[in-house]
Amino acid sequence: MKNKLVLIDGNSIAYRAFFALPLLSTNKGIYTNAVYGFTTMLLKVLEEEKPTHMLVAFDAGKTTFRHKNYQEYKGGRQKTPSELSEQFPFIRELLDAFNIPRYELDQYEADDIIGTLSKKAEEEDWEVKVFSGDKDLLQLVSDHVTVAVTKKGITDVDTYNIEALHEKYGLSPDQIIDMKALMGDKSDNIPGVPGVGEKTALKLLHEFGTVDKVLESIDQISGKKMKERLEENRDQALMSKELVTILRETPVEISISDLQLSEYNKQKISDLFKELEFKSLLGKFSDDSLEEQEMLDEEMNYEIVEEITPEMFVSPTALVVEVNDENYHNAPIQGIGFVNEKGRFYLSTEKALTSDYFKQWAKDPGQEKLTFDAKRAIVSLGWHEVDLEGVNFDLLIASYLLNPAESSHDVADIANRRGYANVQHDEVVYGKGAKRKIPEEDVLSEHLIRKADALFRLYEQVSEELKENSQYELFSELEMPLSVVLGKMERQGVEVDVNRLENMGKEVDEKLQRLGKEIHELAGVEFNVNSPKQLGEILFEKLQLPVVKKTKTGYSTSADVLEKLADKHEIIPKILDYRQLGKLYSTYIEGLLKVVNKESNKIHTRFNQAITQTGRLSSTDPNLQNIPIRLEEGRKIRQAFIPAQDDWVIFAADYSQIELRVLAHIAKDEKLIDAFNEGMDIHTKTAMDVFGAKEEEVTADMRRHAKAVNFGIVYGISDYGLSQSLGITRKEAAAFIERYLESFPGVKAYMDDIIQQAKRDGFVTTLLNRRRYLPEINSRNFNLRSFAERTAMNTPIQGTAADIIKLAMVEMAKRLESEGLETKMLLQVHDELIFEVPKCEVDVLKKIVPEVMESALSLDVPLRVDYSYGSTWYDAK
DNA sequence: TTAATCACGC
DNA sequence: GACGTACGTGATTAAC
Repeated sequence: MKNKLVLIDGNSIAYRAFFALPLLSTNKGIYTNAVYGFTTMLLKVLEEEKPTHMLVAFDAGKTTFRHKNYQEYKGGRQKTPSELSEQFPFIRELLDAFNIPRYELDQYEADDIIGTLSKKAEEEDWEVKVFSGDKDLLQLVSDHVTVAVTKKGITDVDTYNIEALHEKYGLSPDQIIDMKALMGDKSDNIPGVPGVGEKTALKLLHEFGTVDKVLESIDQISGKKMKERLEENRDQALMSKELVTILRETPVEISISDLQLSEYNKQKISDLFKELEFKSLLGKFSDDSLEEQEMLDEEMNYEIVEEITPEMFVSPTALVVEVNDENYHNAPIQGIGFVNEKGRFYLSTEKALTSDYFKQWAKDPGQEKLTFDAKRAIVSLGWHEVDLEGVNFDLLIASYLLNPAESSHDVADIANRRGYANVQHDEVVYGKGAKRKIPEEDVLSEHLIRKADALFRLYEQVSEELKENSQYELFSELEMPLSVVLGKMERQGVEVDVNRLENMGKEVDEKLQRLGKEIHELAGVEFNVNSPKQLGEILFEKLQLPVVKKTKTGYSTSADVLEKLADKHEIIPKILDYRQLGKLYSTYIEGLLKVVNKESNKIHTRFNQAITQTGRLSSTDPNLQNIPIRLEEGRKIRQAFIPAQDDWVIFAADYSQIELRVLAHIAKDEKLIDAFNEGMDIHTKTAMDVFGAKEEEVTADMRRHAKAVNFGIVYGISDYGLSQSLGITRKEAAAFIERYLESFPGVKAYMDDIIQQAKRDGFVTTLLNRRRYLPEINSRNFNLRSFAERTAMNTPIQGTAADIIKLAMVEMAKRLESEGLETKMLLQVHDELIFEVPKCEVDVLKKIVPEVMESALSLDVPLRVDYSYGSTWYDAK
């Protein structure tokens, strides 16, 4: 078989890829677009060309032999953007993983290396193919050498052999040099002959053949101007010819036989693809290697415990309590695995739950436990009356703190990212969706053991990572204790007055039926009001109402659109009512009734501690953080939330303006700080400053605008967002924001500063070092960049507020305990805490709740807490 | 099963 | 000037 050599101009292809693709980056902020483009091109070449030999040539250093004769060579060229140069090490790593030879040579360019090696190869009668983004390389074309030049993007190429070259330019390969010499090359700062472009160069060469011949025959050339130019630039043209001539005899130290391709290192490739988050390539390229990894290379011995003995338990122990249901409340425990210095052990649930040794060990705070999702283990064991204490490491929380944007916090993913590949994904073991099932015990036990083993082997490394980020304190002093507190709140649950909810349901349902009928009558046809599609057709086609906004799939029928049409047709208000009631019924009445525990009449939500990008909690199954409050009809739902015992009350305490206070502190804005220290109404104060009015001159409307701007600052909305919420134009909204920032120079300085910081570090932090990476902050895409900038401004504010209430919760739990109170903390809703309280403890709570919450963290402004209580959540207002 | 739309809270 | 606009959870419909 004939040998086939592929030669790639590495720099040129990398440049191409960089400029052809959007500036991609990993969620840690490593730029990857050039590597990605390079990789796709490489894969395509390997597949389509099937070379036996291959080399990627790179330019070496700044100076080349060409600079000796012509110092301005490549002068005036823009410096390689750092976003690109950062990627070269990854490209080299990539090539090494593929075992593709790469080469650079001091004083020479990639072109010359390619020129030399292609010559050697054709002398041996090999077939050679060259890839570059640069047409200069066309001079290498011969019987044996074809050259592919990127056309558009990276994988789209024009391929030239002698015929194709002749067809395109009517030139031989050597004449390409002459053409370049006449034309010059702006990007390499090669002068050529001024006024001669491609057209003229081709005309001259077709007539005379070479630069030298052209210069010899100047008198035969038509056009006075052209003659003059050639005459004047004679030397320059000759020098240019020298510069563009690719050397075919450079002192390369490798021979073409060294370029033979060999097996590539699948493990390295897949590791690298993972690091660079090339998910599509990972799947396309190495699904078998992924399988292999899931098949796990290492044997893992473990003991299926028949009889539990105290010697099995030493500190620390990695513990896996497997609850296969997503919702761990009252769900069966599948099995228990643990790994420590004594060995690897699997316990059946029954054995564990009936063993005094196990229970004693579990509740001993001195026995350290390492877990993944501690709260899940604590709560599910709790439901079986087993206390779990001494959990001081949670891989889930650690991974979340290291990077909340990580798409998966599965043990296998976290472990794989750290080079530990001996654990399978839960999804692989259990299946997903309808196919989800519990495997045979041997498969199950091994999986648990492997997870525990991963935990045991990784916890020190991950703790170290937290320390490097100065996040260890946040982890061990705040989030770990918090997960215990949250576990207690979840298990405690909130009692629901089921009768009341059912009665409300009946009422709402009747109203809904009535409204539905009226809507159908007004429309003249029965249709599904809940279907945006059908509703759109009725409103905008049948009833011919003006179309305000469209969505991807049709007419928009959202509330803000309908409100604009409210006085156009009497059907509209009814639809809005219908929507509101429908939401109430399905989500808050039926939805809540569905999740009430029939025996206890309690609802047990789950607080997700590792999901939001800002550090807030979220709540699911059900979401108790979005129970209606704004509209009276919805607010009544809160009447169904009651204390679990007679003579108890619901006690609610909320931070007043916590985000704006945090802003005042972080931005060190004197005016804002003063306003809070003086206890002013912050929206009125904002209005005074923004509108330059006195306190008594501030109208309700001015205050409303100021409030919206404050809201925007806190949530990081755009001028567009503000314009929507105030019903003004975007320009007006932008002017508003502008005036706000002029009024609060400290805030302005903070906003500018934090964006710079984010650009520099790639992330922003809260006061307690919670971190959020913003890879898109340097994006060339306006939207992505703007979004990242708003996030940079907003996350430290919202995240610090989240830090503060979390601190308060941990402290509050301690305080309730130390004061020996019966009071139970039930819920957290971002800036408020809900308790159930025996009436006799209300007076104490009135004192300690504000005290604890207000002193959670000391800022340059006071924190203020309002509270109230009543017989239901509704009445705690 | 998944995507799109809508609505609720902070 | 771009273009789609805080974060989450959940219900419903309509496509596959």
